[in-house]
Amino acid sequence: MTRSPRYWLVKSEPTAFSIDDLARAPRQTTCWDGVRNYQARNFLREMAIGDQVLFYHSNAEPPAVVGSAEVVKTAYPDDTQFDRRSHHFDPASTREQPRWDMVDLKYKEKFHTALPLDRLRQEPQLKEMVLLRKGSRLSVQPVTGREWSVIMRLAGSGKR
DNA sequence: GCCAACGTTGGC
DNA sequence: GCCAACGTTGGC
Repeated sequence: MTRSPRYWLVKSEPTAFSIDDLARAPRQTTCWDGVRNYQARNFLREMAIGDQVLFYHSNAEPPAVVGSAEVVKTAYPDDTQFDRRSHHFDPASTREQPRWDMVDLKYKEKFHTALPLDRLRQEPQLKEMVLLRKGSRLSVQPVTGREWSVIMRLAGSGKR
């Protein structure tokens, strides 16, 4: 028995990895590495194959939800934590007891029109969104089914 | 277990 | 570049 998909949002700085990078990646798939926050990691661990993911550009002009992706592999150890040369190296992590996980995400779509933060803030139905909460910095966060539908409608997803 | 100091995130 | 908000570290 498979459960119905859940919804999530991940943040990325487009100068580091953008929605276009994902679209151009081999098999349009990437491992989502580098998450180094426990709450965000725990959400990664909750993800199941088929879950739907909003792709958000942070530190961008403007910051915006720009498209969507899908979970194609559930949590497994993030190998950058073992790599001394990586910015994401964690000396406290061991192969036996890895601290940090990643998932694989596959490109679904780039929105015809990106949805900037200030546009999202105008939607009464989105006012509880984790993304829009004051001081919210979580780079992996849950999205409700209702929030997902509102955003898909605003994005004109599936239409031309 | 408290909390000051420090580091990071990310909008502006 | 600024800085508010938040998370982590480490002395006590």
